[in-house]
Amino acid sequence: MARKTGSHSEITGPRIRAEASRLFARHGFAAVSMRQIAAAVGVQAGALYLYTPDKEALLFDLLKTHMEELLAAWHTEPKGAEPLEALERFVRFHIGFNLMRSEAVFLSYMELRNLSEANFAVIEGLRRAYETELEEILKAGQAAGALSVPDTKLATMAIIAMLTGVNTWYREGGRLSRDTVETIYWDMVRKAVGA
Amino acid sequence: MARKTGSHSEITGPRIRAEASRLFARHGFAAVSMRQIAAAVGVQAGALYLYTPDKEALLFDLLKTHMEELLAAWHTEPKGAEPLEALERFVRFHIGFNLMRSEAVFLSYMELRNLSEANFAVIEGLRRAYETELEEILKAGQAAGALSVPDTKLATMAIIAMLTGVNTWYREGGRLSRDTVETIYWDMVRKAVGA
DNA sequence: TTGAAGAGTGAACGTGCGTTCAGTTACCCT
DNA sequence: AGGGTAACTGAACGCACGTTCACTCTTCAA
Repeated sequence: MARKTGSHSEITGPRIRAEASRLFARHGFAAVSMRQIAAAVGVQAGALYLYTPDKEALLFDLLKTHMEELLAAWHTEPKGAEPLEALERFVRFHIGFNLMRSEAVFLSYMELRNLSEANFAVIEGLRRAYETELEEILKAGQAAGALSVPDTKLATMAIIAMLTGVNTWYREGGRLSRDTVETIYWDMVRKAVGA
Repeated sequence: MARKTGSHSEITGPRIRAEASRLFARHGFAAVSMRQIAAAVGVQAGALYLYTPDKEALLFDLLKTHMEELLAAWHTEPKGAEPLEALERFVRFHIGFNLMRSEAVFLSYMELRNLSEANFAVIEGLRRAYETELEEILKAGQAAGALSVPDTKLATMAIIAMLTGVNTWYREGGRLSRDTVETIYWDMVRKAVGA
């Protein structure tokens, strides 16, 4: 048999990406075979090559899409007028978005080393662009006297690491609601860099 | 030929672990073959099995040893008498130790999913024991009124994530000395959870 | 001097890998 | 009605994997 009824590329393409993301996040890129991905989608391995030139390109596509969506989502977020408000928005946005996309976030941190040098540079560039968004907030806050940040680069890295860390322990339906977590983290960040 | 002069198990064993650690950290557990490790050591693949029952046991040994050394090193550290001093010691210890062992730290965060369930539980237990060390400091500080920590569990995770994040960007001989980094991070932590 | 034990070799085992491709089917357009 | 094409199959390619094992060489105690 070939081509089951109702099966189209607009369906199979996204499903391949979804299953690949799930499997890569769970077991790691190198530990997941094209045959496993195909089986999860319900096709033969060969069919995957209608949607991706090779395995690495599939990973790259997932990472690139994620980073671009992260940046796009941040840019549509309403900006805070004052430095402290801008920082709070960033903190809440980062925690919220990352919890919504935990699989892709995990991938973006863990599987960079499986990329070719050129592809790595692309993802790295997108990540740096995102980090710069936070650093600009900190710089502006420092300049306005609303924040006390001895080294904005370090503070940027520290805050992002701290916020992203939520993904390692947060479970939906756990002890704390997402909003409570955001509030507690915002409280710590505010105190850490507040004037 | 077999056995070159001056070649002993007391030399080969540690070299295997060292090369495996290096390669696993660089390329990921699943992406490194036993033959690659053997080649780096300068033996044939079969020889590795004189030192480990299988590939996963080799990884488990690396992770377990690292976590045990981390806990042992922390326990020999002089304790601070007061809560704030104890917390400062923890912050500086964590950054310092992790920078000294960046390969093993990387492995301990990235390769847990390649462990069997039983082995995973062991490493997880050790990690939790380490986290508890920090949480106890925070609890004591909160009780003594020296710290203001609304949720000690969250603060524990936030601080550890923030500190461990140093490993992702710190490079020896870079812009900032290790001590400067420790001081800046300690400053942020103190403000974040200080009373 | 000898022989057991230690350390390592090198070939082989079956398996699963990423990828290719000729062939097959189902749908759409005319 | 029927031909073209998009979607997919299933088998095959060569290769690398983890692991085993009979064997060889070296060392050292008795």
